[in-house]
Amino acid sequence: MVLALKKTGSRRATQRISPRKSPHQARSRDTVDAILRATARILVKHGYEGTTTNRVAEVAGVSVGSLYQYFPGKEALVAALVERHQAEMLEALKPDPAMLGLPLDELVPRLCEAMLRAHAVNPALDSVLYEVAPRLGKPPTVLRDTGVALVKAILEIHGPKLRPLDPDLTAFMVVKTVEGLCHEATLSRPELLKDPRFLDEMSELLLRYVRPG
Amino acid sequence: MVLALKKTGSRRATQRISPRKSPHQARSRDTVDAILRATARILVKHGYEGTTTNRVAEVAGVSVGSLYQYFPGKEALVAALVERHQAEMLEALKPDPAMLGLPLDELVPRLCEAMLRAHAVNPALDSVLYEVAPRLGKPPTVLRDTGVALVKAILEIHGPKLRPLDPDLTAFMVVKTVEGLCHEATLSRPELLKDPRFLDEMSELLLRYVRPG
Amino acid sequence: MVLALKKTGSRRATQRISPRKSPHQARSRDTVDAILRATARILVKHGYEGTTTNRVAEVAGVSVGSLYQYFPGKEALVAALVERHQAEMLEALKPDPAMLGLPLDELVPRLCEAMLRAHAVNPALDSVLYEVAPRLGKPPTVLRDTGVALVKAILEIHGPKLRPLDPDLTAFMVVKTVEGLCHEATLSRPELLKDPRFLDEMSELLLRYVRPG
Amino acid sequence: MVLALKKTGSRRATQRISPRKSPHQARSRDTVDAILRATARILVKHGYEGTTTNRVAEVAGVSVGSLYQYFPGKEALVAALVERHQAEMLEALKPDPAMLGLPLDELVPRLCEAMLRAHAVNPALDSVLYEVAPRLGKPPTVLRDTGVALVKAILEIHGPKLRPLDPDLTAFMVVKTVEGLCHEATLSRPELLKDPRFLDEMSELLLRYVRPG
DNA sequence: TATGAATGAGACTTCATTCAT
DNA sequence: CATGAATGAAGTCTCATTCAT
Repeated sequence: MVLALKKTGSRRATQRISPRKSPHQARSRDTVDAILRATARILVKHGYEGTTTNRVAEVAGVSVGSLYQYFPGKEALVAALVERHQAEMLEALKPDPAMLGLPLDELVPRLCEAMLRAHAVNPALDSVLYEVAPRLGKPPTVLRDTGVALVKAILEIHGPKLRPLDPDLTAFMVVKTVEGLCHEATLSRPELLKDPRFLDEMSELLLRYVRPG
Repeated sequence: MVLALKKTGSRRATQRISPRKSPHQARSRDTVDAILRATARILVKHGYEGTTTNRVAEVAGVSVGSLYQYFPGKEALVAALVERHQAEMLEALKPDPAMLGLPLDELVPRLCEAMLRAHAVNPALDSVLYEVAPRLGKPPTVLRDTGVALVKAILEIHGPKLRPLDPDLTAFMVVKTVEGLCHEATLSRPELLKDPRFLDEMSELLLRYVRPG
Repeated sequence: MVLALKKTGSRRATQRISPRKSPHQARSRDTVDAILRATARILVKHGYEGTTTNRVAEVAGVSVGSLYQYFPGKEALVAALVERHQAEMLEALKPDPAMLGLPLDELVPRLCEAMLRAHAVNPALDSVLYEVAPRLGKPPTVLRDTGVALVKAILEIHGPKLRPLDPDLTAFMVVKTVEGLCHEATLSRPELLKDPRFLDEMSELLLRYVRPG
Repeated sequence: MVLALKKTGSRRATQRISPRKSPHQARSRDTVDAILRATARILVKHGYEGTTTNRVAEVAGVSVGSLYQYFPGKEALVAALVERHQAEMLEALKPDPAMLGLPLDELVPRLCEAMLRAHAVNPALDSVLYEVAPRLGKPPTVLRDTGVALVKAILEIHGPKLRPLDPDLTAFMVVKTVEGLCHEATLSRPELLKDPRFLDEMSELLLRYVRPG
């Protein structure tokens, strides 16, 4: 007879995702920093499964204990990295307010370029995080609701000069197209991220999509 | 054939990827089938880490031993599932040769629809496999070189009626755009996969991209 | 800022106590047996804290994995031992039905003797289990409700020849007195368990307690 | 003074038991007090294993460092609590010298009542400490040799009015019976500690045991 | 003296894989 | 071929204790 146990699914069903403490003192901040940096390196090199808390701690030059002082587990660790990485990308994407006044023909390439630049910083890390994010309950994409909202706003501003379109759906299309392309390029042809022809085509794709006619 | 994979940090470093034996007899085929079906279910429910060979065997109703009779290890197991799933999708996408003669305005929607239909079959499984494939050294996307080649062919056939374009790059753009959108939709708004408006927009996006003017 | 986590108290708050599988085959039964035997030895020698699953497995001559195949954790392991040990003691205490017809003056010494004999088998293990049982949610004493019920029945049978008394309370007093004395003796003067004078005094104590006058 | 304890399998083998410094100043006394109070609370709530020095310090509102300023380790901490608790109980039990002159029929109930009162103060703490004491090399019972000696003295004073008995063994029986009953009641029916019927029965049990006839 | 970040040995536990039956 | 008990390397995580500030 086999007593069936409640299966727990993944290794730790009740894994807390949120960090444990926020680092106050400079020492702590350094520790957390080193840990996240190490996580990124290992994640890129060994993938999620190959990323172990011990290895991270070792590479970070701290003890496992310290790691667990700030992160309740592996998931939280990676989640924090995702968070941080996305924040950095968003930072890199923050649109110059002046830019928004530009005609679409100039605005779109600029935004695309920002996007590509953001992805070109660390494509390898990008890939892994993109792959890993869903498991952490995080949407993998950088441009989330904010991005869609921004695009929708732009579409509405330029509405009169565009073909008739549903701003919500179109914004979704635009954002996801860009992100999809960036991601696909990152995965299969990272050199494209810096190739001006790729930028041109992407802009062309989007502009033609919304232009009247 | 036995492939040594790069050490992944997973429990067993040396891993063979190809199935151990081909299921010649009916019973074997059933067993393999049950195992892959179980793998899919568990993968969807618990993710890659939560997928254990023992659990798979249990759900499939066979012993672990039997599982290892057909698959040399966990990776091979999942790889086989990816393989099979992508084959099924490609099957669903196989273009009716007659279709290729259609004008682009009809062809593109048809292809897009096929693509969406293929993704709509089991979006959840799709997501996981997409996430898991890179770790197995497989390209995650369904449309690989074949897809790009097909599109390039189509572009060349219809060349005269299109704006001047680089068939290689454009084929890449087109394929990746479609796949990116499908994937993004699968992940964040699976209901769109069956929404005709999504299909329309996707077609519009692509057609406008290649049409002259 | 310190984010307070739900404190979990002991190391594993949700520790399952019940065994995992029941051993069918002879091989399994031997394994379980060896494990419990080893647990007893280590518990006696190193106490609860010093009892680790690894050490138990090692002493039992099996792998940790096997241990965890049958017991979900340390607590369950010890709980099973408590269970088994108490069952053995109860077995040793099972009163000869004929005995119950004896006059109290003979019955009481016999029961006491059985009790002392039961405790004398492995006083050291007794002590530890007694000490450890409460933590496992088990009542530490061997004679639980059954014992009290038995004594109550005896009291009622012999009622007319006794002083007036409340059978419930008296049964509790009697049982707990005997167990208390056995336990105290086990702890501080185990040699008394085999000393006939101790048996005599215990009988005297109880008989005087219930005799009229 | 530094004592090496037998290796217990706990995290740090070498452990000192005696407090590090005596709290001379008022602030120190308060700190020590807070720490012991916290220890008691946590011990009751989480058991010995769930009692961590960090948690104790936190609850006590001091830093771990401070805790270690006053106690050389976890064992010493708990040992100090046991010590203090037993001292308090002994204090509560200190017999009024006048009382010793009373006839047994009055003396015994008074002593029993004192005993019960002492146990009723904090039965929960009592239980844990009782469980924990052996591990610290302390006898778990409150009434140790002193108690037995006291009872022996009483028995000898009242000797002529009692049945013939061995004062040593009888004193042991009496003390252990009382402690056993108190402990058993604490564990399984704490409400009895305040029930006058329990007191009556306990007195009756003891008096009948020593009275002639 | 107090603080609390850091340490790291070692406990617990899992699960891919093997192999005797 | 199937079975499933057994294995044990390796991962996760804790917590008693120290020590720089």
